[in-house]
Amino acid sequence: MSTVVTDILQGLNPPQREAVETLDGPLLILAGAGSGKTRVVTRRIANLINHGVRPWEILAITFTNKAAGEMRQRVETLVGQSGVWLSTFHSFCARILRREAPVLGFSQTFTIYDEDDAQKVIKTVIEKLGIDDKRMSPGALRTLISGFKSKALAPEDLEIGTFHERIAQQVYQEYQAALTRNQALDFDDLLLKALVLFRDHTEVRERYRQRFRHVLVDEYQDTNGCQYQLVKLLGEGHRNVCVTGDPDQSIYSWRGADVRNILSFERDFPDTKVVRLEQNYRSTQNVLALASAVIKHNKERKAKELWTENPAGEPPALRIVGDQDLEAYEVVSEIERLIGTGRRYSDIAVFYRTNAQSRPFEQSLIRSAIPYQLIGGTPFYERREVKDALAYLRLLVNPKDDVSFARIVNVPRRGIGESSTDLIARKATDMSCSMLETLDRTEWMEKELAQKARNSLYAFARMLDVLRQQPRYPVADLVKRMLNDSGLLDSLRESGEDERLKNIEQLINAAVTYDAENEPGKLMAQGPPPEPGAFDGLDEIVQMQASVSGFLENAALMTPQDARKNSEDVVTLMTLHMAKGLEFPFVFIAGVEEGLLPMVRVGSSVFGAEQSAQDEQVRASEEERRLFYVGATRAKERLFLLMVRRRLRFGKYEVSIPSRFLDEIPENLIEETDRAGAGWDSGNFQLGNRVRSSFGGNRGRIRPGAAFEELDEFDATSAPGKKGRGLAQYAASAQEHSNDEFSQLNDTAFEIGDRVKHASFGEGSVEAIQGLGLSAKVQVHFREHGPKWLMLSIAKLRKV
DNA sequence: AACTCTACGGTTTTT
DNA sequence: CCGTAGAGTT
Repeated sequence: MSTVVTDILQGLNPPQREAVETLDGPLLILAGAGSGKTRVVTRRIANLINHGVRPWEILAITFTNKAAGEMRQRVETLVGQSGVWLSTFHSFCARILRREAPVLGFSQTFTIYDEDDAQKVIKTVIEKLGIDDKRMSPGALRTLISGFKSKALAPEDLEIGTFHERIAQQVYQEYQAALTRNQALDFDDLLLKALVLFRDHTEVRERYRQRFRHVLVDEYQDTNGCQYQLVKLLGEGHRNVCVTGDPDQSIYSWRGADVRNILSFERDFPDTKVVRLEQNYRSTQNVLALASAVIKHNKERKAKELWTENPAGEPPALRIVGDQDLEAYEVVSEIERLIGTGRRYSDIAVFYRTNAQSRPFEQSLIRSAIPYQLIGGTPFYERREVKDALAYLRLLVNPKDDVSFARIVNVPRRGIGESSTDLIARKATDMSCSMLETLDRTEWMEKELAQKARNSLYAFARMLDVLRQQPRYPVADLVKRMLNDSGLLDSLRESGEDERLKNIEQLINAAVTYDAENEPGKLMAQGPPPEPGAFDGLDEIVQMQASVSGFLENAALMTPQDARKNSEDVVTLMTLHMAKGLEFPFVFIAGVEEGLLPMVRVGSSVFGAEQSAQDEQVRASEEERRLFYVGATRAKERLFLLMVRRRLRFGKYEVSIPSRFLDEIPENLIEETDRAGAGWDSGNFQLGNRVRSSFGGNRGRIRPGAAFEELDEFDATSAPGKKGRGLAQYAASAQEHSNDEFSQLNDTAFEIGDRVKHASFGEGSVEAIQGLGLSAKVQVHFREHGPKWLMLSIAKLRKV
């Protein structure tokens, strides 16, 4: 035993050791970036087990399922077994609710609605209430309601002042009623209902308190009001609550997370032991210095200084380039250079603020045959055909699910159009049942439906009935059968949509994998009780997984992170938000520009925030700074920042301004390279303009075709061996933009001050030029009609 | 009922 | 720029 304990403490610094050895009572671990937090948490779990705590008495909450899986593995390596309940808040709550649903008066086969489904419900509610959806969009209302729910506010808890607030309350109320009718829970409900369960049902609460004698929560700085209350409820009896987090890495306030939860932990649990982990083991001194320099500018912050014994390392780099294509090119050349020095693709990650920025990187990587994985974007389970298939399964399990019914009743085409669907919806309301259930009563159908639609609906209902008779396990068999019987597979085959067909194949694979992982016998070996009776039958919760509901639950709660593959040697592309908790030797942060990083907030909050609009602004911009900080501190060896001079946004080039975060980095901490040069500075240029390149200070003209050679030459001088990639690519992109119109544009390359003539406006002079190629615009001041912006590709302007 | 065309608006970030 | 909601067409 003592050797095991020694192992567990081996290589830990004093505070880490203290955290691992503090087994009882409330514990707050303030863990700076890269301070070995995961190590501490896993060792602490192992230590608990070594001290006689039974694995199933430990509940550990992580941010993603993937993180949970990794932690489970590490614990198993340390103590040879697990059985620790490791999952996300959402998965945890979903499982508890599956088991305890009867207590709350809803079905165990409830459906989990994703954002898309929730939005659809909101839409029907808006329609029903006759609200003008121009004034309050479904999206805005959904966000608002989600905000209430994550603070555990019921509709009747809201303080109503304005008209808008009244509407929101009404929609919230109706929305919840609709979810209940559908036997559906949205993401927020998973937390909220679990909270209600524990709050209002003493017996249940006690049962789970006894079961989970130790509670650990990772990334506590990103918990919302509901999660916070859940932790409190579960932990209040034994007070064996350990939370870890870093206020500087709180980046989810926009979805209800409240950093105050971690700041006030000591107050909620008196006698908390606080451990600070401030030695960083991840990054070079240079990386750390840069990150610290920036985060220091946050006012709302507890002072903290991370330090490291790691080497100074190479200086972080700032690369300034012309536009987003060149930005991607710059990253790719650097990647090729790194690979040339023997580094692996998997050592490298590219982070950006918005998913929309990923495209140029993908294109560049593909062109250079560099393997990569894109995390996020439209995940697998949100593809249309996959959602259709899942909707069938959902309807099989839960006949009350009208959202799924409406989604698939006419997919594939069965000749059941909008009018029939509307009629069914009305009938469902009249008969107080679900849409699918209206099909059980044939009288109204005989009377009110055309024969064609009626027969289709009979066939549809019968098909579902047959499927419902099928064994629910293995899930894969049912999935296959469903794909056949529904006609989904045939219709995809016929239409030749290979991509979608592949996705469906992948769905079958997912079901096969699910079956393999949840095989009843194997399942018992994984977690459940060595001692019967120790759990009050809580093992059933785990068993419940081996079902269609379990499969659907996995699908619904799958995070993009979970799909990430560690094993493959590929470059990783993802948003800054998804980067939390990860590390890579080389990190690129793209688009370090005002308006992007930090992101500007456009719309004002819908209501309630008038008096605190400015506070809100400050809070938001500090969160952006934390986001930058999270990104920067992922880098182990070297950090690359990128900014462009002009960026294509909504199909228009916009001049970019350096991010304020760049101003906050002392000059000696960053090595700046300007590949764009003065000629690229204005952003107001046009095919044919004279430009100067920083590639050897050469001059040239932006001209597709002819310009290729000139540009290649420039590039060759600065990047031997990588002939012509940089500016040639620019030229290629310019050509793309100009396309066939080029010959016309080339003749009409205007400069400020040119006199021009327009067919209807007459003569005028060019005052400004913006954009490139087909999106190029000029502002012309006409003698008789004043100033006007004209699209060059449309307006036929002639020089005079 | 299903297909085609156009106008519009969208970009934060995600469980 | 791109996708899609809604209108208009067959």
